[in-house]
Amino acid sequence: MALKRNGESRMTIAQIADEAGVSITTVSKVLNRMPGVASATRERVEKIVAHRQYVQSHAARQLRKSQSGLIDLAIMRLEGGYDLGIMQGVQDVLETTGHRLVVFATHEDEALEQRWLRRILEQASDGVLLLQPYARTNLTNVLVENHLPFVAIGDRNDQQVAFPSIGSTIWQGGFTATEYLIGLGHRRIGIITGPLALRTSRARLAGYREALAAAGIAVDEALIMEGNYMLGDGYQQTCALLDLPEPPTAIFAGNDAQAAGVYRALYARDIKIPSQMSVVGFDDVMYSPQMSPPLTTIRQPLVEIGRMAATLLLRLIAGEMLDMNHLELSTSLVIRESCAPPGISR
Amino acid sequence: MALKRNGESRMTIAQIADEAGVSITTVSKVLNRMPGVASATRERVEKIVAHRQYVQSHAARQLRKSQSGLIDLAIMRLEGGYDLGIMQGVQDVLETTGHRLVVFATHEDEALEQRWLRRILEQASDGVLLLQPYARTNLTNVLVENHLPFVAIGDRNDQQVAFPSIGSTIWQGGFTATEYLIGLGHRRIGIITGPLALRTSRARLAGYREALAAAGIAVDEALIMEGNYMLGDGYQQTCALLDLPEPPTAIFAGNDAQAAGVYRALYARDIKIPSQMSVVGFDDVMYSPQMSPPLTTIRQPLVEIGRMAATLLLRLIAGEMLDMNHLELSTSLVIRESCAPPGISR
DNA sequence: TTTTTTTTGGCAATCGTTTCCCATCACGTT
DNA sequence: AACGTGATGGGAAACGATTGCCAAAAAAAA
Repeated sequence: MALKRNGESRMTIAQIADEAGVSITTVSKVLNRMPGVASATRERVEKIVAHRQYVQSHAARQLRKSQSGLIDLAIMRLEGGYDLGIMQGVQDVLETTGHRLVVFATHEDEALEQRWLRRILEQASDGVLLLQPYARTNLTNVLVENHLPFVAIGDRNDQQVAFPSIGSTIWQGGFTATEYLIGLGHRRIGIITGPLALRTSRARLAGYREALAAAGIAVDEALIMEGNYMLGDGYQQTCALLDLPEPPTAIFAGNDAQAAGVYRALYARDIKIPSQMSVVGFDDVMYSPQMSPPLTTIRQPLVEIGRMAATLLLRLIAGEMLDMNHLELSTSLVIRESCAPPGISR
Repeated sequence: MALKRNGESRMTIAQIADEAGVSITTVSKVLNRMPGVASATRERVEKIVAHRQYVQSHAARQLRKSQSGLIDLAIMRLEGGYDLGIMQGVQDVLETTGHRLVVFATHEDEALEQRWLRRILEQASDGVLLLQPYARTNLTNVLVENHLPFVAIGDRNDQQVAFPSIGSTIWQGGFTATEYLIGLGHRRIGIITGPLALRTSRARLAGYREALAAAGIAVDEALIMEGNYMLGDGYQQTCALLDLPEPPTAIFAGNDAQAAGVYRALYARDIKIPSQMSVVGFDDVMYSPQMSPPLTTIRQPLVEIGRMAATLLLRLIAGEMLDMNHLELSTSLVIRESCAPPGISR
């Protein structure tokens, strides 16, 4: 406890009451801006509170009100980009309400996750934000059972379920990226998807196909490569694409990490971006603008998603009933310098 | 509160006591593993506790014991790399003790910072971790005044002060980087420092000078550029270096972000790394291995620093007196692919 | 058997608030 | 003059644990 170690131990509401010559009740009313106190009295108390730098005991208040003021965020691991943007958004709105954000990385470790769960159950949490791409039905079930409000962030595989979640328009992103490349004049566009077991990976691919179809371009299945959203996959699959009899003039990477892999492969083969090869990423994480050249990518509005998630959670906590339980924010194309018309080297 | 919304409201120690046919006191003793309970009784109570899935009220316990189980971490902003590694380390050790980590980004905003401070004072915090490169004497003063244990992470400008802090051997890093380049055969090595107002920027530079001196190479002041630890500076100063009558064959960037700027400039001018120019960074953040080519850099043991900071803080909280108040972990050279002997284009 | 010591176990106060409910008091009404 | 009413203020019981201290019982010592 903050002031406990101080010489004279923590100041209490009773001391304020004494000094103001009123009862504890009255001070409490003033502190909580409740009616039933004459404005003169109110002011007097407020003055003393300010002057004495009194701070409430969170614990005591919490004990009575059954609220902790804490929101727990479970992420998979502390990586760059994705998580960060969301955390930022969450914090933005929590800041305004006075809640504190508790962060925990589960590392996909079942045991860790259980310990975490137990802890937020026994220590108090007002609500939980789940940033776990992979479905964790066990986890969500426990939360539901304990009536602990939560909202899931990101695109999960278990979409049909009955809890609130937030994602973004992945399909649209896939479509837009491809459409953009086509608009630039590309006809042979390679794509390195994420694991196709994931709904969201398939969504990107579907968008890609649709855009091609809309432009009347036949899909060449040889140009479709599956990755695992990691740099290494981007590298390898790019090599594979380059080794094709008729290689693409542009590559659409399933996420920015894979795009970095694409960059690496191209760099290794001395192929210039964007003059000899265009590259589009997905996510728009922190470091995308820092790449050389800056990566053109499909932006997921991470911060916005975080904000929305927090807002929803707060409403849930307030006891509001939400009328929808899945929300999608729209992706957008961020044009930087990794794309150009094909041709120069073609 | 977690279980509050549950049908039957939260289970209390009293109910356990009832069911076990013992007093509240006894149950409490069992829960806290205190002596004075026969082992038979102890077991019986434990069984009931387990069976009923009883969880303690954190608030009540906290009210009595004056502990919150919360550690607050103040960072500047949620960026990639630096912060993340440290958070990871902190969490590693907190996980073992059952503390929860509360994160807050101050964004260098004075008002935000004040609100945060007020909040951790009024709501309880067991201790604070400060990840704020710039000295915030006001902040540290308040913490000291309130006897709230804290440790500062990273290299601050106000080193002579009387609170525990953790950093890394910056000077050594500057020396090692330069020495490495010299070993590779470079004689003209450019350096893009951070703001020289910062002690740590000067430390890097001093290391650079020392290594040059040790190798008997005269320092050419024209090769020393000052940046602001941001990508743009890396870009601009690299251009300046390249425009020198006799440009360097290697560049030592003050941090990895600046190194990314160096990459950008070289990419723009079509200068190949590492064959035509070697680059060394500093920090080894998340995305350094993802660059093309992967960046050779001086590694700050971020995770380790975080661990150490948390450990220290925990000891402080336990009331231990620390015998030292500044600790430095050693930096190390991480060799990747951005350096090569000079000459090819020379 | 009596006395002393050690083990067990429980009473009740306490932590610092919030909140239900009752007591006053000053006024305007009838 | 008696009464109803609204505005203020306070008394005291929670909230759910921890803990100092004492009592009873059991074990050991005399």
